[in-house]
Amino acid sequence: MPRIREFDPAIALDQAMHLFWQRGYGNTSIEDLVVATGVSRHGLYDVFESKHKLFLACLDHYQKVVVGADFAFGVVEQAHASLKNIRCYFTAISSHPGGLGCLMANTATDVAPYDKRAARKVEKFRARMRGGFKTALLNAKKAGEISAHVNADKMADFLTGVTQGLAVMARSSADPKMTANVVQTTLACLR
Amino acid sequence: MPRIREFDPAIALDQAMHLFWQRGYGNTSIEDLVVATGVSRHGLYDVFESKHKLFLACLDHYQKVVVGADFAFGVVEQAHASLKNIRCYFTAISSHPGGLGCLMANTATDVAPYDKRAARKVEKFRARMRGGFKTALLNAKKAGEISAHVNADKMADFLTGVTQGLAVMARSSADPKMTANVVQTTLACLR
DNA sequence: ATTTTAACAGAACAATCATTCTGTTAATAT
DNA sequence: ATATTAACAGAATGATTGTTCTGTTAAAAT
Repeated sequence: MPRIREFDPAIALDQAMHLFWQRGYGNTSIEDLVVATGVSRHGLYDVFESKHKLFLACLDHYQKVVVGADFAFGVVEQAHASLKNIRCYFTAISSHPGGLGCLMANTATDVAPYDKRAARKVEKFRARMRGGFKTALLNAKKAGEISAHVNADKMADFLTGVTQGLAVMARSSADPKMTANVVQTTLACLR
Repeated sequence: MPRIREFDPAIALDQAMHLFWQRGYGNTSIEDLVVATGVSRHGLYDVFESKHKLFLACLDHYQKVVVGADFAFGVVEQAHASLKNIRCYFTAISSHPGGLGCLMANTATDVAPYDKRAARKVEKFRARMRGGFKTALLNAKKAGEISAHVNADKMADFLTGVTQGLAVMARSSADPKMTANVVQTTLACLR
């Protein structure tokens, strides 16, 4: 009986995510979201309840489609990933000059301090990265690609930290040469 | 003849800086600044012209009194600084659990993308760090504290990048053990 | 064809934002 | 003592915020 919905919530979520990624939570208004998604204010509230809940949903969506993508961190999370995959990942993230950085890193600095739920998602995101790196590092050790003396846990933490630094640099348009030097030096640590 | 000013602009600037550091530019209102500084709206506008100009002044002030402090990056910028100073710096910034992160790194992610003047200050800040690290690294090489094969430029870029990652971690309350691992692995790169 | 249901467009809402304006107060030069 | 100057406190302003409300429209079940 009811009138059928004219927009696809999944598409709207994806569009909202890109807007939050670009402008940040605080700098994105409902009006901006209405324009970007083509969905009425009421439609957004009907489906996502509030700006805040929509944002949290976007953080999850981001991790699913951006972080997990094969051209991003997904390459490190592939089964049997090893040193090659780690190198591939860092090469990929360092070749986006003038990019948007990482939505999770942006969230870490400007919403996590005031929002426990966002903070928890940031923390889980970091744990995910550490886990992915660790598995790949253990595989690399087994394959003899890196020294047996490398501590996979510590190195995974390190690589995760460097990634967040690179995200800050990408978002604030750091010199690509500097980014390249960070990546190169980081990868040299893995020998 | 005029009535004398009842507040010290230098003190108000310092208080405003701490507020921006804590809450970020967008989450800090004029009303918040009035309360924190004890200065009337009119007084703030009289001296600092606008919220935006006050913020830019705070970025400069931050670099002067926080970054340049002897217990912070100032230790790396001391004359004849070498490996010991670099280690001292990283040890210091990793021992502030639940901190505010770095105002310049926060600015890099949430205001630099929309504000050319802030972006330029972020870029100059990074150049400053790279310069400080480079000089200390060259001194360390001269003293034989690190290998002669270390490329001071690349290593300085790397250390600057890691510092920004640590800032993100500090602001979003990362596990102190993770922070310690990042620092430890970074310093191990200097052998 | 009629009723029912909910999504629609957009006006309305109260709160808050950065900024400006108004009238008052105090310190000095005369 | 009085006139002058500018800083004072806080109200006023217009714009924008997130959210809710109102009436209209369209799809499907009867």
